[in-house]
Amino acid sequence: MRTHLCGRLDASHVGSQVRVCGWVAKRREHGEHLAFVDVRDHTGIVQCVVPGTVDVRSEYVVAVSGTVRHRPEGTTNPDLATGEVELGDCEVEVLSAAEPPPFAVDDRVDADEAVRLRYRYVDLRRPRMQRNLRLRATVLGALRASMDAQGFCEVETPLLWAPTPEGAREFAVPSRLHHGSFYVLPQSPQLAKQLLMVAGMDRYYQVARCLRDEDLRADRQFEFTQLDLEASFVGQDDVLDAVSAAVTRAVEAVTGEPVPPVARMTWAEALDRFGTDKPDLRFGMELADLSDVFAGTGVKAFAAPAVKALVVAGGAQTSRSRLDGWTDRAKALGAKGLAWFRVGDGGALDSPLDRFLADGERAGLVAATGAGPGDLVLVVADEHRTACTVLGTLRVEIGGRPVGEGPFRYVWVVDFPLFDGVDDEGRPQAAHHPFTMPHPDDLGLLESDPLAVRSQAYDLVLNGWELGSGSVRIHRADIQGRVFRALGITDEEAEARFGFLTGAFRAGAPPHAGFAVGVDRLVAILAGEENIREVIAFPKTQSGADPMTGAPRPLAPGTLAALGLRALPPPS
RNA sequence: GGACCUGUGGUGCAGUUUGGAGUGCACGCCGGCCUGUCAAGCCGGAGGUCGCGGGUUCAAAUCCCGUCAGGUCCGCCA
Repeated sequence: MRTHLCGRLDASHVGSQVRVCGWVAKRREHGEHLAFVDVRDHTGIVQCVVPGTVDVRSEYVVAVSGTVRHRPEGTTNPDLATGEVELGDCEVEVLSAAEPPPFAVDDRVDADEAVRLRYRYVDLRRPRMQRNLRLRATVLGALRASMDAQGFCEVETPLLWAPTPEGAREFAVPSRLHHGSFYVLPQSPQLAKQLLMVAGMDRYYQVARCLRDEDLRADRQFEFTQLDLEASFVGQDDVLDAVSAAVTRAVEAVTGEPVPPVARMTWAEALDRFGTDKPDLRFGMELADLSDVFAGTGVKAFAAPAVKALVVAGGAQTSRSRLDGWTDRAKALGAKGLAWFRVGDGGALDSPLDRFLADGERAGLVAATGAGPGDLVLVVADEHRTACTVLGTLRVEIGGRPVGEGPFRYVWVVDFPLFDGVDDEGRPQAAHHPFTMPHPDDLGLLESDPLAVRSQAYDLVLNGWELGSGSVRIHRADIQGRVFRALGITDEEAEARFGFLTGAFRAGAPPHAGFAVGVDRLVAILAGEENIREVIAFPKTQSGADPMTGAPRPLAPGTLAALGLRALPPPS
């Protein structure tokens, strides 16, 4: 049907009789003797010259036959990859007419999100979206190639799985053959891949779709894709090396540039220096610790377990309304307030709190933050965790840049805590999941001080986005029992929830560890996109709807009945 | 569950602060002209429930209340 792709034509084809197919990007008529038709396919646009008039409109699907020729002197178009040449003496065959598009198929315009998604098949014609989807395919191919080369075996696991309470809210699938019972869609293949280790697969990976019924964000969709992997007889460093190799290969496949070794820091260090477990290392603005400066202070606002500070270089001129906005933001993030100090010459401070400060505190604040004249110091006093995370968020919002803007700064965050706070009944909550191996040095604290126990869990972070996480798993029944007890899970509950897993472990479980890379996020960053919707062919809106298909939609009563279901009326 | 932003011909926006005739800009669409354009150009034209509902007012795109949709975020995401 065609001999060449539009965007591939260049001077080397001059003189060739060719036929290209695609969509009409633009038509320019110059009377009855000359018309230009720009034809677009996934490779680009080529200008076709018709000696007469041509009855086509934008987005018509056409096949154009013509002769490749140099453009006349002075009419080349440097903005077009094919701008040196054109197709001359063209015959245009309309393969399919088209209505005017709901919005221009053009990277220069950005229509409303709902309109783009409703006409996603048009939206995806835009060069930007074509590039993103093809970049995604490149990344997936490189990831698979790396895993294969490292001796991992791709295994598919079920989408119809069993409910295992804990963790993310699950999507339920009613059973037709067992009325009143349900499958759930996996929030990840976590348990399946551990079973594969018991099964002796040794090294498993999968490009796996994961489904979580939680509220959507710019970096979160109901369904998302992970490069999921697990290996036997390995430790943490082996997993980090394997994942680094795969991600490095994918990034190099896209950028063509080598990836430097991935940095590493502990979770505690990340929290203390950057106020987050996913630090963006592209810029400084590290948090300062003023806890010692204000220990035993008379300033009520600073009488807290921790006092942390953030320096905004040259921020002394920040308007009062902007400062008030940051204060509101800090409160929304859980702080009791936000103190600010404009630094003047000679360490003078301009702040509503200044008159309450002792001289030593004033000097200590300047010294500990390293702030100079013209700078602004933001201070939060609170529990250590809160003080750090609030300023960590402000750090990114004040000083940060779009995630896809280079350079790419990867970092492993290791030694996460095993438990992350306590629930309403005072029981520790698993920070990663209940099968995560405690740090060997902290095993003795499991009963006496569980919240101080570190785990062998780790995250891969890129430019402030969590790219994935993993852990060394528990393979010994005695340790698993101690962790379950720390979580307040009785033997009976453990048997009811995870009996198939604990049963499998009694069959001989190898030491194993694994990881999962968030492919959507990785691709988005590499594509320079701030939102993973831009790298997913058919995503949902923030309210979980698909404007194109109308999903979710009610089922016909008969369909419901066949599933043994009856829908409640919507709440009034 | 909560906070904030947005909603105006097919698309993107201005108009909303300080109420006064659906006023304006760019693109697109339809018709005409045009032999080297490329975001073509020139002339003419069509196209509107100002998201929806209610309220205030002599008068509402504009003010108030509610609601829906899209977005960003908090909670949530083992």
